[in-house]
Amino acid sequence: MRDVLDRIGDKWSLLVVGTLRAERLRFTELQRHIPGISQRMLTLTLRQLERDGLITRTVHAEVPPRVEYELTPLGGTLVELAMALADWAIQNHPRIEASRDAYDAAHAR
Amino acid sequence: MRDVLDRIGDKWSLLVVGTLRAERLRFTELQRHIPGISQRMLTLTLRQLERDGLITRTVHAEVPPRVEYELTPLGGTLVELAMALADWAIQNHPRIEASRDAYDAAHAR
DNA sequence: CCGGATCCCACGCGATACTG
DNA sequence: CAGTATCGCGTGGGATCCGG
Repeated sequence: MRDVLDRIGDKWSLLVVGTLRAERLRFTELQRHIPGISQRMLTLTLRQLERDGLITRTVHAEVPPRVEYELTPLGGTLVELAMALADWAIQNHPRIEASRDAYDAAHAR
Repeated sequence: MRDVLDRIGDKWSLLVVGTLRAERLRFTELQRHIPGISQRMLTLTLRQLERDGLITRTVHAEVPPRVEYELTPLGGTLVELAMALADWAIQNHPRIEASRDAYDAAHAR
C-alpha cells in the first residue's frame, strides 16, 4: 500500500499516466501536455513507471531518435482507479473548500 | 485533483482515515493503531483532515481530557475509494515486484 | 530529440523537550 | 491525556549545463 501510494502520490506520476490514458506519446509531447514538468522529473517519473510495469518505453532506431511511451494493461487498470479518484475530487472539491474556509474563519487568531 | 492528492498522498493521512474507518478513536488510541507515527505528525495530520471536513474532533470537558476523532460522511466516501486502491495494491503488488526485479536485472551495470 | 550529471535549497518529517 | 515548540537532517525536485 505504501509502495503504491509512493508511486501515485508523488507530484507527477498520476499526471503522466493520465496523459497516456488515451494515446501513445513521445517524450517531448508528454512535456507539452504536462505544463510545469521539468525534463529531469519527466525522465525520472517515466523510469519509475516503466520499472513498475505501468508503462512501456519503445525506442525506434531512427535519426533523429524517436521514443514512445504507452500504458500497459496494468497501467490501464490503475488509471481507471485514478479517474474514480479524480471524479471524487471534482465532486467534493467545493465541499472541501467550504470546510476549509469555515475552519480558517473559526481559528483565525 | 492536486489538492486531493496532496491530502491522501502524504505519508499518514490515509493511514489515519483508514484506522478511523470502523471506530471512533482517541488521540492515544490512534497513535497505538498506527505504529511509527510521531505525536507531531499525528497532530498535524488530524488538523488537516479536520480542516478539510474529512473527520470531526470532539473534546469532552472532563478531567483527564478526552478527545475523540471520527470520520464524517465525506470522509467515509473517501475511505471507500481508498479501500479500492488498497485492493488494487494488494492484487497487483506481486506483478509490480516482478516487473521491478526484471527491470533491475536488465539494467544492472 | 531524448535524455544524463551536478548543484542547491526549501521543507517534510523525526527526535526531543515542555505544558494545561 | 493531548497536545505545542524548537531544532536538525534528508531528500524531492527545480535550474542549468552537457552528450549521443
